[in-house]
Amino acid sequence: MKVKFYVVWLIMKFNLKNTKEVQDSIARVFEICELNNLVFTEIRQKIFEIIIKYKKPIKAYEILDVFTEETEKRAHPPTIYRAIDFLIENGFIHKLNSINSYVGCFHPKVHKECYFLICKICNIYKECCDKNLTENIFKSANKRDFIVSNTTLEIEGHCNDCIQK
Amino acid sequence: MKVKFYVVWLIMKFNLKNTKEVQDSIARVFEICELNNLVFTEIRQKIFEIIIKYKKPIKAYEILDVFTEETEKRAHPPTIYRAIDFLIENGFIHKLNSINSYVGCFHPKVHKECYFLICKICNIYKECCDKNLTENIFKSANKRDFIVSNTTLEIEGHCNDCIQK
DNA sequence: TGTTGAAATGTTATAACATAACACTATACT
DNA sequence: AGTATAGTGTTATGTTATAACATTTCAACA
Repeated sequence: MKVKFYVVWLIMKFNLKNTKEVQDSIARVFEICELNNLVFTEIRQKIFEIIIKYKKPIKAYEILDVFTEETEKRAHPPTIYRAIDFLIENGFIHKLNSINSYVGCFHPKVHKECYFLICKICNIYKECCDKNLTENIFKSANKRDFIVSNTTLEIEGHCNDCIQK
Repeated sequence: MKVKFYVVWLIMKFNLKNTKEVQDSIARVFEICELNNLVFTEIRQKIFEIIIKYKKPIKAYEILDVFTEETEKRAHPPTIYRAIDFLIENGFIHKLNSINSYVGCFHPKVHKECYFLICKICNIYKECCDKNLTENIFKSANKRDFIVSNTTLEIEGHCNDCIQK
């Protein structure tokens, strides 16, 4: 049962967790795809699951590793990047440009913009919506005669848990 | 005079401009280095100039091309990246993570945080400070028990000039 | 004035991140 | 069944960035 051991190791290594929150997210994505006639293929599901179960921002080649091991198929980068494109396009995941990593979205299609708190110590991130702040950003840009199409707001620092320690 | 022609072509290609604003920026950086005992070597000067004269976000390997041509020395990536590190560390340039490009800072050391408007059509960027907005970001993060160390706010969209057209 | 130590630079190689291009397959719609 | 489209497999390569170690520069000091 070498394979099973390896999968257990991967789950530990990559800290995959199948919480209620995760299950809900997956269910919600299924629904949204249903409603919008989006094809949520096995590959896309698998990759979404890997991203959402991992509690930290995950890198494309880490996804590739997990995917290859868990499905026992040799996957290549384009497979991962194509799925990532699909997931970003439809708002199911986000890319954190400042660290070349991807994170699952816990409220897809609910919000237009969100921002991210990334802890430099534990690497855990938080996805946040602040309507007020979003409005502020838009106003500030509009004041400068600029029409916003999309924004990236990533905040690095230290989370409460890490400060306590 | 093949070399000269090539330099002219590069200047056109890379849209280098030596405006008063640019000269002032360079002078200011000299001053700041003087005051802070920073070694503003020839390489660092040259690379800062290339970035600041270029009116758009410039990529590391574009800097490398210009540098190699203008100085007629074979430069390698680490030369560029080391200078970039120095310049970012001291607030003379910024990196736009969303497009892997670098931009000169027109008011180094004056501000703590700034944000960027990037036009998707003409690629020109604007560096903006909005004290109110910055405070808002800090407040929003603090409300979530998060201590901010640095922020990235990049706004893509369309600038006024491009909308008019 | 020679020594030495730290910072800067040169050079080679390679790591890390991402996409182009083309062949093949599955599906869904006439 | 035919065919068009979206999705996937595969190879190769493009793009962005850094590791590691050798060499040079230059200021501080004995």
